[in-house]
Amino acid sequence: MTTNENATPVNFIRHIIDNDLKIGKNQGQVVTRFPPEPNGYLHIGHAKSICLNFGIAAAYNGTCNLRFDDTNPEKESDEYVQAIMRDVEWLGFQWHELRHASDYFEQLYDYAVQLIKDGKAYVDSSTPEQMRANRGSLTEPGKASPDRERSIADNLDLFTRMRAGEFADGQYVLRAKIDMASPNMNMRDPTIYRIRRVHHQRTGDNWCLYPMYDYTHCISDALEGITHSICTLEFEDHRPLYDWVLDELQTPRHPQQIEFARLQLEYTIVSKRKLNQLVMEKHVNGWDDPRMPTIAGLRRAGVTPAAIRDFCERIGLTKQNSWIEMGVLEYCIREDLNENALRAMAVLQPLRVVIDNYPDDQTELLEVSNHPQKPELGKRQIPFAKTILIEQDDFAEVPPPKYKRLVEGGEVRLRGSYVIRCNEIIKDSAGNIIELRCSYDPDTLGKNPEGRKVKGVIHWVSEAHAQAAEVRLYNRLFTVPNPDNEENFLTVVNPNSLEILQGCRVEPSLSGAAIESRYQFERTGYFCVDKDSTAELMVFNRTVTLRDNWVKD
RNA sequence: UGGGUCGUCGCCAAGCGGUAAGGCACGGGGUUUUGAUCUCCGCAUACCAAGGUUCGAAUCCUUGCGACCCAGCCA
Repeated sequence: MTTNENATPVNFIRHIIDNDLKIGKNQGQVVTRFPPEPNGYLHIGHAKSICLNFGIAAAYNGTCNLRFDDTNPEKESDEYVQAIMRDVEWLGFQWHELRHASDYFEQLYDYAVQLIKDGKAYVDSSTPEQMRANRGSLTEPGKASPDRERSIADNLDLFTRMRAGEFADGQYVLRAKIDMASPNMNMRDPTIYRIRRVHHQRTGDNWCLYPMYDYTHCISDALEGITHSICTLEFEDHRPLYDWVLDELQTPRHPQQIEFARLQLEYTIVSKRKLNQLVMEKHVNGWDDPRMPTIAGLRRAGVTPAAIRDFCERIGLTKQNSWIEMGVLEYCIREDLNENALRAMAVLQPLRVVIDNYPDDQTELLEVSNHPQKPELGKRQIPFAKTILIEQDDFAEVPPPKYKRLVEGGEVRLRGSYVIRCNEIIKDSAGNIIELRCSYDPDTLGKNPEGRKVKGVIHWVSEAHAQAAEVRLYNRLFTVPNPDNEENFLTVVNPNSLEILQGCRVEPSLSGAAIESRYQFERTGYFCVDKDSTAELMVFNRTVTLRDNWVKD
């Protein structure tokens, strides 16, 4: 059944929520949250979660919080907090409330005390090695720590002193007392507090013990009144713990954790460690390098928020591990840009063309449309003169089969301008083609020549009027679909992932275009003005090529 | 060999007992002053496999097979 009521497609989470609403669960409320850890930049995989959580909230008239899971100060920083907020907003979402798990440290501590008083948690002096040894294995039950039966009074005393800073880092931990024989490893008395004298980006040095994720996340959700706590598949095994904590604590709310399969995109990696390595070892130029799968990288490449949102919708939402082909993302980018990017002409690898029968000092301003299908986007004027530049690829001394561009003795249409004929090829002493001598047909401006058909159309710029530019062509960062499968992912970094073209010339209307503005360079692709641009030298990043159905033999 | 989860077209993905949606990719036709866009057509007798229940099964049952996740004082 299809309905047009909701813009977002059906999926299993919406089925769950629809049913919850039907049976009156959560008083009809839908409250979600996007809970990143501020220990790195957001990437395309996060975008899926962001679109999901904010999208669900919007679709059900609910709300979505942005909550930083900042329980491990060793890896987290305010720089990441700022970057994450910037990226979420750029993607087009507004959070209902901005929260931090650290906002709840005091309550979390109180809840821990309650757990101890209920005999559901104990202070353990086991070392990490002992704990590992006593945890058992996937097929063998674990063994109880000698501290497991410590008295409640002693646990309370020790925990209080842990907070007071009486013990060294790692000397004690607080553990939930659940079941050392559970087939679910997460239930074998998981650590819920550890002593760590690390400065926290928000709470400073107020704390020397920090709560663990499993303990913190569920309580944070409950405190915020989250109704549907959506996370990725690897947390499925943690759900019993999530529920255990909230059940034992009798929290006023008990959110439902729902897991979905995280995004896996061919030819990309999203491991924070590996992404960081690419940046640190200079395989890319920073976190916002257009080859990076980060939101910042996609943005700098010229990808639009709308394209990313569309992508996240198209790929679906299930519990199946799957790999999305790059083509899907590229399709979404092209679809949005085709609709919204203004057209322009840019010659990436120039070849001079002199039009012998065109007046020496004449310049004509030709009016061309900014978008072939959308006249409302207006027109602009482009100077045409005796000497122009065309793409080297658009001329062939020995044309391949079905070639429909310029050849010696042949004609071609200059986009938005006249039809020209190539009369002579000029070469340098090394035999390189350096110039074409052509003639134009004055009677072909805005109309087809009579008695003959010109099948090719090529783009051009006036040499004297063109704006100088550097164009950066980006290709996929890896040479294999799944770099994570490699023993060393660095061995499959694409050595040709970036091609820098110097000496490009773009039409003068592009001079001074704003950073991040996007254009379709006709016949070559979509490009975005890079922040490295200067008044003299503009810099463009290629977002994606145009589709090319021309099958060269 | 413990527990959790998942198997529908090359890649995603609907489907929830009534006889296989849709998208991407791919192939072909048309339009076009972008080899773009747009448009039309084609693209799973078949749903991991094998049994079974049923008038009827991708959907229910059984047994296999395959894949992914879990033994951090990470999230």
